[in-house]
Amino acid sequence: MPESTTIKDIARAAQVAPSTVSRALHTDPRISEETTALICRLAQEMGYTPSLAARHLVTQQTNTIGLVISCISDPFASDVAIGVEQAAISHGYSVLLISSYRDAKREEQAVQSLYERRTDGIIVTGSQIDEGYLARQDRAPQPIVLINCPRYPHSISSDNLAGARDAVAHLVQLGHRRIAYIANPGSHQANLDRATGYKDILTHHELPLDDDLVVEGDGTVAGGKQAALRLLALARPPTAVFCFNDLTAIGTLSALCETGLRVPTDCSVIGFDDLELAAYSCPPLTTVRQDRGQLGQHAMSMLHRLIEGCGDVKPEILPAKLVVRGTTGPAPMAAGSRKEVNQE
Amino acid sequence: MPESTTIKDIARAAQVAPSTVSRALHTDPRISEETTALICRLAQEMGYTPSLAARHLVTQQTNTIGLVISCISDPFASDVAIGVEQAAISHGYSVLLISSYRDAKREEQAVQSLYERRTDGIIVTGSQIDEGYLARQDRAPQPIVLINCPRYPHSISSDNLAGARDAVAHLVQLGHRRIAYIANPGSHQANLDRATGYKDILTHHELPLDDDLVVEGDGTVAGGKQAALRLLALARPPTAVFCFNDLTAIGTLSALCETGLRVPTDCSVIGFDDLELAAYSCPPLTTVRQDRGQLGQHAMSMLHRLIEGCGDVKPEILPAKLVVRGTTGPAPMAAGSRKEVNQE
DNA sequence: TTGTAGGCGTTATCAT
DNA sequence: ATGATAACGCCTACAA
Repeated sequence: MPESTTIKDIARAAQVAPSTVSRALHTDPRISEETTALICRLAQEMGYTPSLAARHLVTQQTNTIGLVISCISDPFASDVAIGVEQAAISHGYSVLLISSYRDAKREEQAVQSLYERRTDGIIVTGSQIDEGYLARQDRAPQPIVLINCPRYPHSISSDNLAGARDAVAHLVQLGHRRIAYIANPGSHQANLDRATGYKDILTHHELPLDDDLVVEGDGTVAGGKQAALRLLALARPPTAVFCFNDLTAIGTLSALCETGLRVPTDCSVIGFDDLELAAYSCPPLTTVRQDRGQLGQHAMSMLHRLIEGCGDVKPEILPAKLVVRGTTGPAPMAAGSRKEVNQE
Repeated sequence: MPESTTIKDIARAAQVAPSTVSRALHTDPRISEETTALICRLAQEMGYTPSLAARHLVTQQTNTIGLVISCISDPFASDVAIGVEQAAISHGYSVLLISSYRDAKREEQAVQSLYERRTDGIIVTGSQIDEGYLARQDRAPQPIVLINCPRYPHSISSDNLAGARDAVAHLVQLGHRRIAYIANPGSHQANLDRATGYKDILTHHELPLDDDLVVEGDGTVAGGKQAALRLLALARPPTAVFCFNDLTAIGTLSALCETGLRVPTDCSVIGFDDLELAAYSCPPLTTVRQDRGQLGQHAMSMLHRLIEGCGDVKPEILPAKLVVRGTTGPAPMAAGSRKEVNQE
C-alpha cells in the first residue's frame, strides 16, 4: 500500500512550512487567501487525508465515544445504538461500536480497547459488569454511562418495574388468573424488575404464585418458543403469557401456532420493547413500549455533560408504556376442567 | 478527567528509561525478569493503558479494519457484521463499525472517517457507490472489499440470480401462474439480479409479465406490507408473492392476515435471506437462504489477503439455497377460468 | 541488560 | 503572513 501523503509533502510541494499547511487546512484567517487556496488545491490533488491519530496525540481528544452493546443483531441494542449515534453526531462525536456478546470477558476487552483508543467517553448497554464499573470510575479518565443499570450513578434506564406491572395488570383485568412469565436469565436489573413487577401484580390481586408458570427463555425467538412449549405442556397451562421481551413473545406465538392454539382466544401473549416487528405479527403483538432511541439519546447527552465536566448528573428513568394490540383478550371460559381448549 | 499515565511515568517510578518500560511491557526477552516484573506491577498499579494512537503513529498499522453497513438495525447487515467480526478476531483485527443509512453522502463520510483513522482496510456492504470505489482504488492506501457488488474486483456476493430463479421456479411448479414480485428500489446488483431471476423464470415458462404484479417495497416490514396491500387490491390479485427479502415477506404475511387470506391456501409467500425470524412466522416462511455470516467471513479474509499484499483476489459468489417451509403451497383452484394447473 | 536519540504526523507556541 | 521548534506517547535502531 502506497504511503499516505502528509502535510510535509504538501508543504514541500507548496514551498511553505508544514505549520502553514496545517493552518491553511484549518482555514486559519492569518494565512493569505492565495496560499490557502493553493494548499487546499494541492491537498486535494495529492489525495491528502489527515491522520486522526497524530492529531489526537497533540490535541488530546478524539471527538469519539465508544459504545458497547450486547450484540449487534439484537434489535433492542441496535435501536439504542441508532439513538446514541444521532445524539453523538449532533454533539460532534463519532461513535465506535463494539459488541460484547453478553460475555463479561469480552465486555472487559471492549472497554479496554476503548480506553486504549482514548475515546472521550463510553456508553455500555446490556452490561455484565454493571456496578463493577464503580470501582474503576475514579482512576479511569473517561466517563462511563450505563444503560439499564439504575443503581449506577451515571445511568439511564427504562421503567421496567412499572412496565411489567402494567402488562400483568392488563392481563388480570381481562380475567386471566393463570398468567405465566417467560423470564430472562441473569441478574440484570431489567430482568429483576420485570420479574418483580409480575409478582407484584399477582400478589396484589391475591393470585397464587405458581412456580411452574415461571420459566426461563434467553431473550431470543428460539428460546422463547422452547420456553413456551414447556409452558404449554403443563398439566394446567396458562391462559396468558407475559414475556420478557418481544422476541420471546414472537417465539411464544410460534409455539402457540404450532400447538394449534388461537391467539388471543385460547391464550393471550404480551411482550416487552415494542420492536418494529411487534406490530406485524399475526395478530399484532400487545407489548410494553420502551423508547430505545430515547434511551440512547439520553445516554449520549448525559455522557456529553460528563465529558464537559458537569458533574451533577443523576440516574434517569424513562417511562415504559403498555401498547394494547391483538394478542391479548379475555381469559377463555374455564369449562368444567380444561382441555377442550381447541374446539374447531 | 485525570491525565493518563504514560510509559514515562512508569519509567520515572521504576527508575529506568522509557524504552525499558516499552520493552518490558512487550515482554522483550532482553529485559531481566525482575525489571519486567517490577514494571508490569507498576503499570498495573498506576493504571497504565497504552495509547493506540501513539503506537499506530510509529508502527504505521492499526490492526483495525473498518466496516460500513447500511444500517445497524438491518438484520441482514448485522449478521454480515458478526461474520466479519469473527473472522477479524481470528486474523487479529479489531473492527470499527459505521452505518451509512443507505445514504451515499453518509457512506462517503464513513469511508473518509475510516481513511482518517488509517484502518488497515475497509469492507462496505449495501453500498450506494459500488463501482465508484474503482476510481479511488489506486490512490487510496487501504484496500476495500465490497459485499454484493459482483462487478467490483474485490467483492463477495450471494448468488442472487440463482436464488431468485429457484424461488420463482418453486412457485411455478406449485401451479402458480400469477406470481407477484415485491422489489427493492435502487439499482443495486442484488435488486437487479433478483428481479431478473423472477422474470427469467416467468418467461421461461411462457407466463405473461404483468406489470401490475411487480411493485416496490423498501426492504422493511412496513414497506412490504404496504406493497402487498397494493397487490391484494388488484382486480386479479396474485396467488403467490415473491419478496425481495424476509422483512418484506413478513410484511406481506401481515397484509394477508389482515385481509383475511390464508397462507398458503389462498396465497403463497416466499422471502429471501432466511433470517432467524423466518422460521418463526405463522406459518414458517419459505425463503432463500444466504449465509450472511459466510459473506462477512469471506469478505474479511479477502480483505486480509489484500492487506497482506496478495493481489490475486477475484470476485467470489456464494450460493443461495431455497428453503421450503410453510408459506408456499399449491395454487388455489381458480374457480371459473383457468385451473387444473397443479398436478400432484 | 539497559540507556539514548530520532521519528511517526500533527498542532501550538514562539519568533520573524 | 509565515517559519522554526517543541511536544504529544510510543517504538526501535544504535550505543553502552
